[in-house]
Amino acid sequence: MTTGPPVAFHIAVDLVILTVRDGMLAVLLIERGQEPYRGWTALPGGFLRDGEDLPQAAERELREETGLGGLTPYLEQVRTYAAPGRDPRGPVASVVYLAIVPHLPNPVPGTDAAAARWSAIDTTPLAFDHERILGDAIEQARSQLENRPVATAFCREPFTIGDLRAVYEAVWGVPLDPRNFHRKVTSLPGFVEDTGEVRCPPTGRPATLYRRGPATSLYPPVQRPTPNVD
Amino acid sequence: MTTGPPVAFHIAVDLVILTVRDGMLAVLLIERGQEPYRGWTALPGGFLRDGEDLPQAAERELREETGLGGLTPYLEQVRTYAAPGRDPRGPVASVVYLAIVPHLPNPVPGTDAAAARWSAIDTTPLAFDHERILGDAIEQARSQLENRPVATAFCREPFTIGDLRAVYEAVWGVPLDPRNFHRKVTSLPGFVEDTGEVRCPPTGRPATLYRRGPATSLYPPVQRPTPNVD
DNA sequence: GCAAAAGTGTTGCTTATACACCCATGT
DNA sequence: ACATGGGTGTATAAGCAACACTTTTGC
Repeated sequence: MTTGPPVAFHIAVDLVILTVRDGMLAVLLIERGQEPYRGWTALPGGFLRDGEDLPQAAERELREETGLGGLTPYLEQVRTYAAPGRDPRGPVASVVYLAIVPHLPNPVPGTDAAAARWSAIDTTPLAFDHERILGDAIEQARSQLENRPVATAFCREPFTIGDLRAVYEAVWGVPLDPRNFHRKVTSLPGFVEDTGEVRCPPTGRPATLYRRGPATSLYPPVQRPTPNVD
Repeated sequence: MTTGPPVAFHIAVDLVILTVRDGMLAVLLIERGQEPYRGWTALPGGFLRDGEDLPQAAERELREETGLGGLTPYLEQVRTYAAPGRDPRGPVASVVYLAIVPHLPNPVPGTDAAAARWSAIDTTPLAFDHERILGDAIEQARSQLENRPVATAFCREPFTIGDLRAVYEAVWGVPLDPRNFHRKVTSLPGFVEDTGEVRCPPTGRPATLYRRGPATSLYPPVQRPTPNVD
């Protein structure tokens, strides 16, 4: 294979927007309305505009797709893809951002998000190299859950410890002991803050409500059970 | 601030090449021979060429700068920077790769690396936004040391447990207990493999020699001492 | 013998896991 | 009363830090 001189790229900012719905991890996908890959399912995204920085573009896209206002709990760059031929239109590099949002009402019709829908993490074929991108981003999310307080980004404030545990169970796909989980997260400095209020579930004892704490990393980490069993 | 339509970028692949020299973490820096920032110190790198993928370009740059042949122990993408105005030539996105190499003889004269030199991690002013890039990459390296077997990439094979410990101490900047460290890494499945041979240090008992093991992640992690003290 | 680095044993503390048990609500 | 989820106590096991101690070399 021969390689030539420098070449001009367009830069796409693509988003992996994760949430938890019905106790399952879900990702926001769109149906493409134009070529290439018209009619295919794909990750939401768009081109970086003149004068725009990457985080700005990611936030703009996120708002356009979700209608989410105000500040985003979690939005972080994951990785860049630029393999030759990954986009039939020509040289396009894709900078991928991972966003984590609470359970949203529904994709908003009448906006750019009209063709958007929440989808379970399965093996739906995706346009471009988006299947690989999605896989990489989910693995990143699973890993981040251990060391960073991103689980709270899945929850609307205020939330209960049970809500938070449901996030871990959905993203990791494993059941956790409610009692030990409770002790762990409440004793972890800066992870969650007691609001003093309570919420009454349909049945059972009222649960204390918490908000996100100031910590930016979790120490000690919330380890997922036996990741490498032989 | 106003933003315009999509714009064409050139894509630079920049490298943060780390090694340990004289018990200190060191990074390979070059002196720029051309504008912009002529005469400034900068990270090595170059433009992505037509038909080339990002990992290919990163490996090519690494070889050009270090003369390192064969396979690279560690070379991984860190992050992409594309802030407007970060390069006076125009829209340039920089995809940054982190490389970790063993102690190399010297920057090779007569190659692209003629202007290269190993430099301690200090506050030398760097061209473009390379100071920030370097800082991000080093933090990534420090963090990776805990969960991934990257420390072995700093060592020429075969190596002793003392060599490996010196890597951790240099990168983290903290002393570690030799006895506990020894037990920890030798009992960690897949991290290092006994070669059966020994090496005699200038003084002291001969040390068993090891090679890199097959593990791609370390479990349980090698935790650095108290990262967040209050 | 002595210095120096490698490697092992042991102890005491911290942390995790498993699970018994109690609490506070709706029906 | 009882089902349901929230939250605490506790015993056992696993892991880790500190450090005494032994091994094997060069001088």
